[in-house]
Amino acid sequence: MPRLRSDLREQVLGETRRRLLEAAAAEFAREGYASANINRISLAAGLAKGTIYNYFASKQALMLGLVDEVAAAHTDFILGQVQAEQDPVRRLERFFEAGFAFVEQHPPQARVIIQVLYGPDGEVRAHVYQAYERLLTSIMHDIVEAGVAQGSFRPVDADLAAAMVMSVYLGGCSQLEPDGRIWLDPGQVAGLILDGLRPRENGSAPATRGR
Amino acid sequence: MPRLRSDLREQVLGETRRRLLEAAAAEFAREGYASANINRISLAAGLAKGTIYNYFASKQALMLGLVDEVAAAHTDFILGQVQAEQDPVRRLERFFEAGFAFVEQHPPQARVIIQVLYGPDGEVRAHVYQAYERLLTSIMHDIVEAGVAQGSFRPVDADLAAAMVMSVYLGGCSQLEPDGRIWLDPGQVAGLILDGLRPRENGSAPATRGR
Amino acid sequence: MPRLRSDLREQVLGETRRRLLEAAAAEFAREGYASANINRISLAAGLAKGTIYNYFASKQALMLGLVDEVAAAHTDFILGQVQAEQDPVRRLERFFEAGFAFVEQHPPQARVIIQVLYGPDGEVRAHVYQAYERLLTSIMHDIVEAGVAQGSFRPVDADLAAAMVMSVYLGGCSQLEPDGRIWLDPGQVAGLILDGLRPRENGSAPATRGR
Amino acid sequence: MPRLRSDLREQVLGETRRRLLEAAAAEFAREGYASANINRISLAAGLAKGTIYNYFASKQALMLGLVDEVAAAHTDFILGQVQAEQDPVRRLERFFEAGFAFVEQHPPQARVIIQVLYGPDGEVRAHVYQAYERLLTSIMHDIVEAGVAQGSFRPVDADLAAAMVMSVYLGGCSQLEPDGRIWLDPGQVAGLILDGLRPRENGSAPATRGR
DNA sequence: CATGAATGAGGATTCATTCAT
DNA sequence: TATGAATGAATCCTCATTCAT
Repeated sequence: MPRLRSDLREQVLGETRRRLLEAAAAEFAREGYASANINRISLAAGLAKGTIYNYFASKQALMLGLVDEVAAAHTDFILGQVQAEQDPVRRLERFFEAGFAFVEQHPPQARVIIQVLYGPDGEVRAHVYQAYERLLTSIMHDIVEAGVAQGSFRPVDADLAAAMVMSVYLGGCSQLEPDGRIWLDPGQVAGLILDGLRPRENGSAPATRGR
Repeated sequence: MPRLRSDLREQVLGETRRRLLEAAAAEFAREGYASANINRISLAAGLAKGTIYNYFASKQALMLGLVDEVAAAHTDFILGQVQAEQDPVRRLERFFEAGFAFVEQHPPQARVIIQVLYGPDGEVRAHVYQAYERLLTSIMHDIVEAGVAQGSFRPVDADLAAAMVMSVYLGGCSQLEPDGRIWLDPGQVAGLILDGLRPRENGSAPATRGR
Repeated sequence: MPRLRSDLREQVLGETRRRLLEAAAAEFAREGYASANINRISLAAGLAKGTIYNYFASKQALMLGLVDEVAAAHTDFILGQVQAEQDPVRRLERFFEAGFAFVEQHPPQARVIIQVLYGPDGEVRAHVYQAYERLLTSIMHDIVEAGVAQGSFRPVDADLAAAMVMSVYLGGCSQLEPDGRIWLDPGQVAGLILDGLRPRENGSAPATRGR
Repeated sequence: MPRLRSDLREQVLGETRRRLLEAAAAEFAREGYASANINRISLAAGLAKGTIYNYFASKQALMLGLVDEVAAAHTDFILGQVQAEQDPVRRLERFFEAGFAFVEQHPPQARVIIQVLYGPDGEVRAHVYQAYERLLTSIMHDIVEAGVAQGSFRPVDADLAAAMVMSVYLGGCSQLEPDGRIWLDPGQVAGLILDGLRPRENGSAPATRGR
């Protein structure tokens, strides 16, 4: 029979878990999964080394927990802004704006996701794919297909276009400077995706715009 | 006192070094740098554990040597084909064609480069940047700036456009299936980069083409 | 301030203690002392990890408590049946019958005793010797010496004979199948102890008898 | 290409392996398998802690290797002496003489075997059974059945009798004092097995004899 | 140059025990 | 008394690197 009121108790536990995930993100980002040190993570979270195993069954489980947490927050943040717009073109612009903003606000978390995506561990990578499925699906439906349907976009292959959008986004994210800034302008990136490299035949559409 | 005529000797040594780099590529690709095992590499190359240290001073030196070798071959292969074309648009298409072809012919080597690029080790990553500088510079000058100069491309920011091209290329490479195939069509990818998502106002420019 | 009437209180406490010892027997039997896990024991007893320390000061104290409990029950059970007989020969037979029966009714407890007896921990083993002293003494006096005194047995060394009887008994117990059965027939075992391998010169004494 | 002559090389390797097994026997005997410390074993063998893994893949593999080695030497030693006799009665006596002698000459090895036999690890125990199958079979055939065939023994169940002989032997071995002595007289033990507790009806057969 | 035995630092994980609630 | 989060010592095992042959 717990002596703490159960909501207070859960709050304390959740806080500890949150600190562990925060410390894990920093460590994984700095060292990569294989070189990350469980002991350093615990200490950085202000806990003894064994405590982490009260919350996560193993180093890999910790990584998966972190991936799930980040993917959910990341997806919520981006989709919240994307779906606030109606126009697919504006949605694409908001995707890059929100996406880059999230990365600039959570550099270690972003680095971890990118490392895993391009890293050697297929099991963890599959987990990331699954965790981001909601985001990818939304890009495909709410941006690409919606844009094609209303004539804002050419009748492109939705899979291909979504993959390219994600590639460009991830490429931009991976340009994260050590100070946590991204040097790409989301408006410019969106502009290139929208208009490509070739000039309008009537020359009217600007490809880049200032921030 | 060498017992072999020195050119033959060098040939034998070079062959051993080549076998080591081949085995290292496979191991690094499968396990990632941190989890790669020097002993397994030696054995896969048909040599004993210690021999590797006659060719490379350390695990990291082996990785750097591999990166240099791959980057040189990669750059040579792509630029050889790109520069065989004159038209910037056609060059961009050849860039994706040659780039994906190289990856399909050398999957482990490609995986290693990508892992390092998105991995946590800044020192090795800087080495990769340097090793690929020639390729990036050529994309910027021989494709983007050339295209802008002759009016095939809009007056885009060359840095930004080159970064996007590389991002899309790397994104495509990272879709390397376990069987070593890439499911993206280089022509389609190039088409999207060239024409973007928005329709031509006169509707004349095709966005995708078959292989 | 006890909230329960003290006899009821003791009953509850005793019940908890009993459940802990039961769970401990199962865990020690399955894993051995060193690999036994206090947490698993608590959980199997339906309690939280810390509770066990309200009843036993340490893992070793738990083991010693278990040994004491088992030895007392074991001794009581065997001696109760042995001493119900008067004839030393019949007493020896009852010893094996009762002994094997106890083991078949309490397999984990038996396994724990045997593991400790043949295990590396001298301190715990000494405790077992002491806890079974009453049984060994009784075998020596009530069976061997009694048998010698009345001429049923040859004038053997009582220490030696008692040790042999115990060895054969423990050897039989250690043949405990995973399903908790013993495949030795107590009558046969007793027969061999009584008559040895060599034939009676007049051939009259049967060495084995059915159950 | 090894520079040592291969027989010398093998001799050195074998010596190291032998030292490791010797140290492992001492550690396992003193601490039991679960509490044995791989590091202490290496140090006791005069080697660094990692070296043990050049010879044995794991702690369990080390234990199994030790069991195999001991079982082979143990069996060879006992059977060499048993089979030097022709008379089954004398063979039984030699069995106990040689068996106890082996244990007194190799106390740690004997303790390890006994601990495993009565310990909780079924996998290792099965290995011991297998490693001693040759000895048990020989007891059954060369002693019990041979004795029954020529009339020296009563027509007992050979399985049962062999199991009893082994039980008594193991029981005796487990009486190994800390100083490595066994306090049971092999002649007395053999005598009891041969003649049992009951007197000869003609009183002629002595049950015990001095050493 | 090739070999592979030896080294020992490093790291994930386990778990008995404590103690605040 | 019951709880279970926190602790940190202990341990098996890995592996890059060295070096005598």
